[in-house]
Amino acid sequence: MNSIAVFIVDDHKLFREGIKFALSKKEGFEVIEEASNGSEFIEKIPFVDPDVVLMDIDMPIMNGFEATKLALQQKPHLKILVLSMHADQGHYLKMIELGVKGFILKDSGADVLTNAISEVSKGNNFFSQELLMNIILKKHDNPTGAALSEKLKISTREYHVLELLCQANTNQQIADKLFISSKTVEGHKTQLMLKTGTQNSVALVLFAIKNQLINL
Amino acid sequence: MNSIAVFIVDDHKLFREGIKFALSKKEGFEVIEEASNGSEFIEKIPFVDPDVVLMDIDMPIMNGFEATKLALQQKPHLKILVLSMHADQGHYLKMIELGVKGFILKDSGADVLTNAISEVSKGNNFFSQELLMNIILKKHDNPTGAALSEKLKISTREYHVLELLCQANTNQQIADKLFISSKTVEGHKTQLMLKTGTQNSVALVLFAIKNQLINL
DNA sequence: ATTAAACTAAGGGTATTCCCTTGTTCCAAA
DNA sequence: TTTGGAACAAGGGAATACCCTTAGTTTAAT
Repeated sequence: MNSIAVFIVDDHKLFREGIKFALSKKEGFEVIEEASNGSEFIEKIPFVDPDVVLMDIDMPIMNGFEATKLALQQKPHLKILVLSMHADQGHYLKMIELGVKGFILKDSGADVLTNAISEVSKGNNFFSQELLMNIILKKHDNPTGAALSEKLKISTREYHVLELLCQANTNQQIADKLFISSKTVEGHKTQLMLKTGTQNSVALVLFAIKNQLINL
Repeated sequence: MNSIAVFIVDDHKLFREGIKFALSKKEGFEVIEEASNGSEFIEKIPFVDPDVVLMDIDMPIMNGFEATKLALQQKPHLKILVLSMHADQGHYLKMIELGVKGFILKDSGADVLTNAISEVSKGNNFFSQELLMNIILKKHDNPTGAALSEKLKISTREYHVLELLCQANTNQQIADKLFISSKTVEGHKTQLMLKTGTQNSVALVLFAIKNQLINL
């Protein structure tokens, strides 16, 4: 069986050396090319055919996100494994949407690294569960979100109004469904807009969706 | 070493039997109690001390979400492993936030099941990577969405209007940003509402979000 | 029993949205 | 080349939403 051809993209030479060393200790991996930033990677990628690309995110000149986007336009089937740090959580979602095959933490051990490369080269995904959890939960423990969910006390009636609003009902339609005056509905909406700091129905609905106050 | 004590909560007797059978084939698992819905589970849980609870979501009388919430109020350290189907993706996030220790697909094999139970009993999480990915990408395979994107031809200008609307801009604000009259913005919105079959801005925004026409 | 908060409702003024109609421009099919 | 169909633009008028104030009732907590 052939070795897995790896292309390393990272701006830290020492890190690249470390990976090469780790891979050389195991059978079946071969680093066929390196680049120290996204731009260099884009220049080189047309001329090589790696099985897996190890891609750093935070790099000078061109970052991993841009490089990934450009590379996948040229070679949509490129298997890109992102090397991430806890710090760049903000980029994960975008990278997943671009179509990277996985990401692992930079402080992972050699076993995780080789395992991830193997899986990705086989066509599987390899996403650190820890990271996926962070992405999901982070959406909610964000300073605004957490603070809001405690401070933001929405009354039962307000919630029902909000719910119906999020089903695109007009004030009058909401009033009819709750058997109250449309003026009362307006009152509740005004309260909701005050509490959420929004100015109109659309903003209120968007707030409700983003903060998962209602179920779409 | 003691067996892992399992409490099964599922409304389908056959499914419970299947799990019991699968666990009996392996060493180290013992089903100590069962319940056929959330309410029954809540009644029984004060009197038993399972290592892991296998919890279905969709059940009569009281669903898995409510049951989990109530149970964790009483016993916050309860290790709950959710048995989920592809269908109930909407509940995953809420369940994670409640503090369940993992979830696996109901059509998983016996190996996955026992592995998950073992991990959870040890205090680890066990979340199906596939499911986490689905949550993140929200790729609930909406047949409407796919079909619509072909029929629904939204012009460049309309798209920009829609985009700004989905950022809660008023017609006038959109007009200012696109250097056109607010009347023109209204015109584009009217077209959009025609094309999407919606009646007002809120409905239009909801349509755009549900059909992923825009990025939130 | 008193207070505070939520729920209800109304009036009235202003702003915005919605709907219908009228144009112009541009592009592609006949 | 004309012609039909979109995309684009904008006007007037009606409907709706928004904002402010006031105020009675209900409910929960002190």
